[in-house]
Amino acid sequence: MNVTQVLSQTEICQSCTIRNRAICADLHADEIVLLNSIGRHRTLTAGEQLLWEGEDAVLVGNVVEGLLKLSTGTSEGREQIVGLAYPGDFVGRPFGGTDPYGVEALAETRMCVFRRQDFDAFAREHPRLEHKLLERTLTELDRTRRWMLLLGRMDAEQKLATFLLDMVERLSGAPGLNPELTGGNTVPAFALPIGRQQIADVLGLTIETVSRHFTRLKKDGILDLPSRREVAILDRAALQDRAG
Amino acid sequence: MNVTQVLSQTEICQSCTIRNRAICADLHADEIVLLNSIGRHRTLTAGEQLLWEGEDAVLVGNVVEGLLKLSTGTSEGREQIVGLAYPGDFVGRPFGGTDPYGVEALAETRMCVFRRQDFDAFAREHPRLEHKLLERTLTELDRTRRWMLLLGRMDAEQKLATFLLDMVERLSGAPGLNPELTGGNTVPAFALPIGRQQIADVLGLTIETVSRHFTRLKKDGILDLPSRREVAILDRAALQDRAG
DNA sequence: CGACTCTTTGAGTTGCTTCAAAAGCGGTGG
DNA sequence: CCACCGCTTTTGAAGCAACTCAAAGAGTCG
Repeated sequence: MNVTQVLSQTEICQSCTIRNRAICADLHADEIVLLNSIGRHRTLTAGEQLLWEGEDAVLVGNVVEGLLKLSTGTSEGREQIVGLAYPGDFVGRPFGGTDPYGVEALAETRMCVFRRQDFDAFAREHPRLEHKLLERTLTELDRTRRWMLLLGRMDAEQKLATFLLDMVERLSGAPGLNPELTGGNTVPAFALPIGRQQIADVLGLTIETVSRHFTRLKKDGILDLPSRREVAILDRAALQDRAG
Repeated sequence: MNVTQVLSQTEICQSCTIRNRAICADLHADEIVLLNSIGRHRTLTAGEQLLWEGEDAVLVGNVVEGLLKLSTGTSEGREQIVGLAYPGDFVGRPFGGTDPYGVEALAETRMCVFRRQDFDAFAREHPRLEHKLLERTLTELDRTRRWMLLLGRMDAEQKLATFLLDMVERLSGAPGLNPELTGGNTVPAFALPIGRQQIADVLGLTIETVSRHFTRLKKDGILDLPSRREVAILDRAALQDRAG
């Protein structure tokens, strides 16, 4: 490996859009170079599957841009989305034998992936990285447990309202998005990254129920739905009320 | 600190019943001594609350013996149990500001607790501990996400059947319990550590629905219910079928 | 302009919840 | 030992939210 390569590899991470939000945030320059040498970039097309539930865990990685869904299903074929991975999020199962759920791209997604073995070895030698990963995993566990309250104890309207508020919050953290998404009582129209069926799969509902409640929230003047893939929040306070 | 103290402190952990299952498992003798010096033992009575949702995270710890519930509730007062902590499990929120859910003892519970600040500092200096905690957190996240499938996509019978099978598996990992709990197609009567209402709060159901399905499974010859707090599985295969 | 997919709307059914009351169990004291 | 009390669990009846099944409407793409 010559110096030019090293520099250019460093550059790749330095200019990375998620450099400060992903688990690599606290690494030193020399560590970044090392990590870069075991990783590679990969682009998934919408609908492409990255990991399969129950298969050997061979890959882990960071989402750079795009959106992934993590999901499992019952034997009868009902699907439950157990998480969405936005830019900066880590996916895959380090230190484990098999991937516990499937991972599929919902939109064209750029990633930074590692062979799991390589990543595990690197992580064990770099406590700063393990620490970041631990913090991220703890946060994700908290978020997942909060979602259990939604799945177990909320009615359809509360679920949908909570989902929309959560999505706005998540999207406004992403780069290049309107910071107005967080301000006042109305939120300008933004693009929903997923369709009705997948919203249903996140909320543990059917597509019909999701659709009916979208319609109701629109009729009640809380939402506007300029197109199927766009939502505007006309009255955030009212939506928060509906979220319970 | 004199040698006698050190030895006796080491002894405490060495004889600990969860020594090989908790996050301290991989620590060296000298690390154990240090960890011991910042921890203390505490016994909770049944019903006693250890942590409150939304409060400053001041404590973390390991369950040595007993059972804790982790739970949140909606503003309307509906409760959702988001996890149960058995012996060997870690509870509390390291590296974070506030406890994301309440923690309460369901039975008399012995714990080994640490001030969160002390624990955080210790963990950062001992990567082996952080690694164990990371592995445990990853496993817990997997378990929690599998539970989302239950909450979002299963009907009441599937939920109860899955719960019972899961509980038998968890209990049989605990010390001093009949190893027969894992063997064949029938499982001898064992004590349910929680009542019907709490089972309902785990499964996202009402107590009446839980009770009805217990009765149905008994009528169908799959379970026996010698008393309210005891269950025997007469036909594990059938129960697994019902779990979906 | 059709063919396809996704979404919305409608009608009817079901399973879980709610509300109410009875039954079971454990503990305490007469 | 039994009677009584409080608490948990079971059972019953009625209501309703979400589901299923079915079809029409909207949007997208060749």
